Amino acid sequence: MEKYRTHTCGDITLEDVGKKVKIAGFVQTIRDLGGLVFLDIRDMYGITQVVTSAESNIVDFASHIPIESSVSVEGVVRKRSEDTINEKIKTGLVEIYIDEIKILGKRTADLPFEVNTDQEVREDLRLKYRYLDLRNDKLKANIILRSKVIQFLREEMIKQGFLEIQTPILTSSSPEGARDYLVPSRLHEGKFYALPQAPQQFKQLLMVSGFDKYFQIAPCFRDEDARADRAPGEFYQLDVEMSYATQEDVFSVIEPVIYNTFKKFSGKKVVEYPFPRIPYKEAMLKYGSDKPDLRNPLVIVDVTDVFESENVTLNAFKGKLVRTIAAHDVADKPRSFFEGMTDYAIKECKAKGLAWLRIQEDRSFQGPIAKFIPDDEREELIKRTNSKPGDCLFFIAEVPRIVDTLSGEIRDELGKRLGLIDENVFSFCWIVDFPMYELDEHGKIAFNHNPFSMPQGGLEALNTKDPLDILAYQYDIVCNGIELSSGAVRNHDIDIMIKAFELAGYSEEHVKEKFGALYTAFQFGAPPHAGVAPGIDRMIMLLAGADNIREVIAFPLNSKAQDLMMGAPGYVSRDQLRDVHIRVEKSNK
RNA sequence: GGCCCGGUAGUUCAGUUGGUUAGAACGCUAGCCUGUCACGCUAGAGGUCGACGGUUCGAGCCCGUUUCGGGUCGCCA
Repeated sequence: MEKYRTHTCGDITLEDVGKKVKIAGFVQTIRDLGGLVFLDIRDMYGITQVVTSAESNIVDFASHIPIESSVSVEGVVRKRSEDTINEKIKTGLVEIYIDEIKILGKRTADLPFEVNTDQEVREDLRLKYRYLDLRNDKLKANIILRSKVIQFLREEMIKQGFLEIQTPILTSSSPEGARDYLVPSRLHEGKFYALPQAPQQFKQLLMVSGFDKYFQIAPCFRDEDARADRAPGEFYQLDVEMSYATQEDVFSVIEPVIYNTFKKFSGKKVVEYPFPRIPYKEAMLKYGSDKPDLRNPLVIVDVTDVFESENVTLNAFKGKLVRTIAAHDVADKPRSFFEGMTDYAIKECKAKGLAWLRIQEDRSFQGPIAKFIPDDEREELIKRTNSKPGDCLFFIAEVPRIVDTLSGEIRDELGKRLGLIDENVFSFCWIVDFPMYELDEHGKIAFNHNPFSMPQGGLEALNTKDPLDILAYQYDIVCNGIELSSGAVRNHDIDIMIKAFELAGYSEEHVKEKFGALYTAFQFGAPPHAGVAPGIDRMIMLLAGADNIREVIAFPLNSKAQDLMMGAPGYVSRDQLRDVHIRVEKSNK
């Protein structure tokens, strides 16, 4: 059979002038000048202009090909004259004079939207016709980037001696964490598989097997609602686990992988590693978040004690935790800026208010609460916030439960409104020393993060300390305010594990029943191990500068976890249901 | 499940205080055009204003219900 093409639409150059070539691709545009017709042919690699004229007998045919049809074009490459060069495309110095043009796949249906423009289109429509949407250069570039990033991640991990091992997709439901996707069993009536939320237990079991350094580009399934940076249904992690590894060992493996990847695939500045390690408690105080955006230079300072002084007569702040954020050189901002911030705090953050003080040239305060603050306390505030005349202090006074996050929201918004965020930087940090436990909504002790994390201080800490004071070897890696991954040194000691679960109100029987494989395996000489699992979709989202995670996934579910193109989820036949012993009852809505 | 925003031509959108036949751009169809490259010019087709109900002499616009989509909170060990 005759070849479809001798060249791609991206690789015809001046050297090909005079040669007979053949290309294939989509007809992107047709410019019909009457006796002269130009077509832009687009494939994966570029665009080539082909041309025919009245001297040939195909002008009418060529000008009536439906755009976005697949065609092949055979012809001779010509050099374009000086004044007809197109510098926008890499084949712009040449064109092909058509000998023969064939329609290989005709477009017979109307296009639901224009595929070759920058115009934004309703997303549900794009998702329904995703294959057409993927013809768009921007989305195509994201998917190519994704492929390259994943390949690079593999290479980096393999270079460091890691082995990629697949773990099961059909596995058992695990009681902690997100909702599972369930798969009914045909052979075992009433029983279900679950899709893994992460290969967590399998990778730990691989450590017990002695596979020292494991990684996987791992699909993970969670039945939770979507967010702009969180795909519903399924997503991918660079899942990593290492034996005989400390927290720092994990960091020193992952830091170069992340750094090299961001360096290679983006033109932005990437902060050098080692990345800052910030204890959870410090992050919550200084940045008001466990995923701080370190591009924002503003920090939150606790000044509760200053306002507790009896010289300060501001009753609204008494009995509250008081935090302040110093913004530099903003005292000359118009009143509307400060009022705008107060509005934001009250309306968007549900704060009681947002006090502010300008520091004037003589170091005196000016603003709604200035009169309550005597000189000594004033100087103390200036000193603690490291501020100077021309700066401005914003105050948040709240109950302990919300003061951190509220201050964090104000910090974020101030950073945005003052233009302090450098969009050309990727700024990473590790958040370390997460608490092992927290109080749940009923005031009971519960695992804060991962029940498999090793508590700092081991069994002794569990036996002697207040559970809420126990820290875990649990860490997150954060980039520009987005959590890329969490990870932990795992608890590989069966006694510590039982005690850890006991504190959270679970019996040994519960551990045995729910985590039977790990429970048993850890009785066979488990090596200490630790791991991490950076989210690949989020990394690519950051690299692509996409504002939504669906923009870096070839065939994403919509925000309601539906595939509008394939019609998933969908109904199945009665026979299929009978096979898996399922009967569907209509819910009374 | 709560809250916020949105749904008008194939697509992206405008639509005044509620008032004649609902507009624009792009796309589509036809015609003209031999150097365009987002070609240009001329003409044309294309609408259940998401759906239902209400208020009104009169509703794209106001009210209620509902549906669909996006965001967000809950949730995501």
